Amino acid sequence: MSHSANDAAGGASKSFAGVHLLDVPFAADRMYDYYIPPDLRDTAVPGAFVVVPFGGGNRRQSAVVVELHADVELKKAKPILSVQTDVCPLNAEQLKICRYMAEMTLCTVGDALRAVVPSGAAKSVRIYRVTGKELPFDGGELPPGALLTYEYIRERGGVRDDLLLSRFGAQAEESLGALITQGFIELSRETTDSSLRTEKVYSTELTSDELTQLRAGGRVREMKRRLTLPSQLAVIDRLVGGEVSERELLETIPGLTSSQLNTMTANRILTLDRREVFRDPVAVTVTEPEKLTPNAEQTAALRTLTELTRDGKPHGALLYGVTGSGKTTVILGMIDELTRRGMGVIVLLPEIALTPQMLGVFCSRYGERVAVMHSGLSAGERYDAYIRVRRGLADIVVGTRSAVFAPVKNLGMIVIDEEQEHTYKSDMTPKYHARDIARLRCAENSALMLLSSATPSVESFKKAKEGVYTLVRLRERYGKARLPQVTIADMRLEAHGGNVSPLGNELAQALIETDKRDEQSILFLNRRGYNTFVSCVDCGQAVKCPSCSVAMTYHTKRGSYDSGELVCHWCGRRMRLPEKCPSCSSGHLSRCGFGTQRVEQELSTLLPDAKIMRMDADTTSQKLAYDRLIGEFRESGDVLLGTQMVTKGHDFPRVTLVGVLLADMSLYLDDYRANERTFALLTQVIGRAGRADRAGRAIIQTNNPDNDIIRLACAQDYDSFYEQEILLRKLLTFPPFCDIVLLTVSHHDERELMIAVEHLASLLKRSFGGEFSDVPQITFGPFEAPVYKVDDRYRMRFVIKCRLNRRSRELFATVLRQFGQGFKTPKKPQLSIDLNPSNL
DNA sequence: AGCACGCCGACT
DNA sequence: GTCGGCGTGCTC
Repeated sequence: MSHSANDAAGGASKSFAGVHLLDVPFAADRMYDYYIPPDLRDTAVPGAFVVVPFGGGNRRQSAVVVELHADVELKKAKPILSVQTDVCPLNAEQLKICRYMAEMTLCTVGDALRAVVPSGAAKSVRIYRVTGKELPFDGGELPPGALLTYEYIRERGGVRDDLLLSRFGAQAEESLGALITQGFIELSRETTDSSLRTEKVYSTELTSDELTQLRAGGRVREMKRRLTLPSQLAVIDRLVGGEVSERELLETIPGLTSSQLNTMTANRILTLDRREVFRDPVAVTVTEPEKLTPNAEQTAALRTLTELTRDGKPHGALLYGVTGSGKTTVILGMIDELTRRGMGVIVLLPEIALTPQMLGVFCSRYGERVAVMHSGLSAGERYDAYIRVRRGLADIVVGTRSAVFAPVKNLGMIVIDEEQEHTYKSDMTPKYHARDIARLRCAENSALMLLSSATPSVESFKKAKEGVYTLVRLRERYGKARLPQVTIADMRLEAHGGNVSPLGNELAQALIETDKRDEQSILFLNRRGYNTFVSCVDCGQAVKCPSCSVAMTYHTKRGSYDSGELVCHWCGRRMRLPEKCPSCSSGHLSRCGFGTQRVEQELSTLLPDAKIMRMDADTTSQKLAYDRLIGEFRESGDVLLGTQMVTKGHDFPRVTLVGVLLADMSLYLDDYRANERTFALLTQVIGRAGRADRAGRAIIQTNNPDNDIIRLACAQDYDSFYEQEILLRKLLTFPPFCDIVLLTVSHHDERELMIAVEHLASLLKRSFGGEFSDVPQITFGPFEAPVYKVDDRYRMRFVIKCRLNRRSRELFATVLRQFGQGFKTPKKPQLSIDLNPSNL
């Protein structure tokens, strides 16, 4: 066995490939070694997509080559069948990201791959092929119609499942089933490249001299007749300067029809080609980019950050500055600097901040060099953006979480704006955190990871304080922008005064006055209100779990609203609804939570002539609706009532009042990050009021006016908040002092679920007590998920506090594999493991 | 996930 | 004696 270019080149002959299959369950996702036939040695390189025989039946499976080996212990290596040369192979970095992600998030390499490359680039499809076994003339024991289906497949060699279904309808199912079981047809999964959209482009070899001849009524080349139509002459005039698309020709030249172009092409005056066309989702008018005029502080920040990009080593930095201190100016300055040096940049924004205005900032400044990537794109648009980046046509990527995978050439920096946002953690498989991917990529490329926030996550700020990240502070607010005057309204007084409206007197009064002055108001309501907690009307405290310091959740029992109990979603502790407040012994405990409709109704009574607009998750499902709402509010709205999304991104010059309906709500989330979230949310929403010259006002309604978090947020004092919070985290052992692992088992049958939970519990016990007894951990559970039944599936969970490292991940990987093997019933329970979940 | 292998009961 | 149920375990 010695042959091919490899040998000739003198290097060791690598005739085996380690591959990962694209469609295997977690338990079977290992590296498998295959023999590379000599004729595939040039193409079966790491990153290439191949088709391999797998399993006893040698099913054709798609796989990606991850390594080459000179020798393999097993002599039984099967050969690679083919290399999918039409699929764009992964580059070394993408491959590394896939393997890293598979290890770090406990997913298969195939799952990781589907996150890293857009589905258009490598899509898995089912393909039916003939096996070679001869079909008897009489058709054998096959259902009617199966012969037709067979012939259809045989003629084409292989047919995709969707095609067969559309061609033969439901009947295909039966036919295929019989054909497969009798061995005439086989099913395989393969990856295909989505066809690129192309457009017609015309060019001409005629010179301007020849054009002059034509204009004069002459003939050139092998033309049979003269060109008489002015539009045809105009076409040649355009094409002398280079190729132009058909669409553009038809649009710009009056009187031109496609048949004219056809004739000219037939006469060999024009040549027709196809060129890939890139669909650009955001049609942004490129205007003159605003000139950056950084102030002294921003200039210093730019200098510090630029230093970090000059030593050829990876760095992390935290750009920390209050709202309005010009973080964007610094970010743009860094992009200018790095792109000038020929480097590429990725800017990640939370979904909510990815508005046309924000995109406009980038597109108007950098034009064609920007690629936008977010979940709202169609598969085609996503793929186009990907290809533009991959080919180096775009070197600035702006997008949400998944944009962190953009294959930017010569990567110099990844920016994560609003770094603390939980949307950077994916909650679907693969459950990765964009920050982790960014860290890996920056390490690989010696690039700068720039986190930016007015209210950094506790984890990141800790790292910055410890010197892991370079801390860059912006303290000044630019212009005359000042903090609004903040009032904390004590809702307990309202309650005692008999006011049951979610709008307190002070806020109601302010709303009326603001409306009179023809200024605008924003009301913020945290939608997480449906998590019913129990709080004391007198002291404002919510009932918390004694061992977790997290609000306990009120669970109703079998439909009866009153006979419920309190449950801690962290340690599983249950208790009866106390009769007296645990902290002040008052007897006035009440369950909290009111809906948005209720508030809207109250508002319309309060301000009958005002234009009240509601904005929540439903309204933003379509991007356009969101923009329309924003635009409409800016133009003619009076009150904007909404969730998170009203807190970000937009400057409304006429907004002078911001109201927070119940600041406590997010404070008593059953999540250890409740404080952090509340602080960030309040800080942001307060920053919305009066950013222009006008004096702003913010009214924070709460049952808990003495609460530290609320007070610190009103004072915009992050540093004090951090000092307080980090102590609490340490005391109670929460991140960043440990990692959290969430295991969720689900089943549509409640009884089966309990069996599965038992099984998982014993697996965990066996692992922690035996093979993995060296892994320190505390396991809580099993207990019901906060929303026990979702989509007709019941869910139970375990929460484990531990330290994530290679060893502990190995433990969870083992548990995941073994759990899957423990069940062979068709309706298996599902186990999902989320390492450091973004929320509970 | 598929798929073969293999060990038991029901049938010719 | 043989067919076929599905429990068990492997897949380069």
